[in-house]
Amino acid sequence: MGMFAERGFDQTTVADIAARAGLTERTFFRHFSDKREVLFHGGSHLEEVMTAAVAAAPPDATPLAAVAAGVAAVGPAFEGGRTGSRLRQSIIETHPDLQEREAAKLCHLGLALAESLRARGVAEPVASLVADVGIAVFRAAFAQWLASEDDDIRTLIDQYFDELVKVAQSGL
Amino acid sequence: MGMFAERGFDQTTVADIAARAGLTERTFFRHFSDKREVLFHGGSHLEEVMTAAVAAAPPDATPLAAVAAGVAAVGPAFEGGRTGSRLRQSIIETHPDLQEREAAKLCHLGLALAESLRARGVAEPVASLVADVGIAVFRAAFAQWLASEDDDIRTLIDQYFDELVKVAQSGL
DNA sequence: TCAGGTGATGTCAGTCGCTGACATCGTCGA
DNA sequence: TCGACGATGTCAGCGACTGACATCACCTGA
Repeated sequence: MGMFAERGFDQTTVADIAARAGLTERTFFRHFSDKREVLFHGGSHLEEVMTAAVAAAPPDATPLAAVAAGVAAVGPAFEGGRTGSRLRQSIIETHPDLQEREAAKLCHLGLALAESLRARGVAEPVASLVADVGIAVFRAAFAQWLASEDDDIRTLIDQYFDELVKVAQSGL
Repeated sequence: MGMFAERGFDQTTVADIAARAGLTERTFFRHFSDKREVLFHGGSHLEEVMTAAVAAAPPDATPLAAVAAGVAAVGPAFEGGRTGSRLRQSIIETHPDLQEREAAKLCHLGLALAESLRARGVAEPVASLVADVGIAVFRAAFAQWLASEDDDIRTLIDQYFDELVKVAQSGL
């Protein structure tokens, strides 16, 4: 991440990264499927936390409540690391390929959430719809959390879910 | 698309495509920024239609209603071409890189919708949230439209918006 | 009619991401 | 002590993508 920040993403070759890590280029690709993937390690952790929390929600929780519980569960993963997240995000914003990867990751996260909802007995299309709503809330809350100085991400998530319910109730 | 379907995406080199089109590889890259981009031409058209429809919604329409109008406006773009869309989608599903590009395109579409909402005076975070909800509905409706034989995409979109409002009203 | 500008295409060489195949080496258990 | 095994190194190669320059068709204005 340091090299990416200093010299830019495509000014930093895989050979550079490998050299800095004291490895071979070939070995790099045995640890990361992709050059971009360096910035997206830990995404799977997020997914596990979310899906586990959805599964752990009380059986009588509505689909929306279950997803809200899932999304809110990622809070601890971000506590304190705001500057790190900001650096990472600023790098991502410099390069379309990285934004693309991020979009793909979030999309994948949405699919996983939908699967967790289906496991709870939620039928399609509600499962996919509600899952994607959860992702939308997460994105908006995460963005605000990055931009602010002392907002709590957990609070933001709850707040944005409320906001969305309110908008929906004001109707079409 | 024919070559992709027959031989697979990465068994088809850019040189192959260029040769089939009677062009040079270099010229290919002057028309398409990417090898993948071949399959995503027309995405900008979708974006224009949606954002225009959001802008054209009555001033007193709620944010959700404006987005619903925007998403519903893409209906005509798909009328009749179900087999073409299916072929395209089946190719995309064979390759992660293509799925990634699709996710990125939808993400971009969401940003554009949010911008249109902001132009209507909708504040953040509601603009982004509602825009992403619109994308979620579009994705679910499009998937169902592809899978079904004679569903109308416009009807599906309206129906899924209703579904989502209902879910939201059942609450957290 | 011709000089010059402009835009699309061709040509060439090069970089870099990424992969497959094979060799090497350290570790650990039989 | 030997052999299996996993992680790493080495090497060669493909293919996506880019920059620089040449070419050519077409159009325009003197």
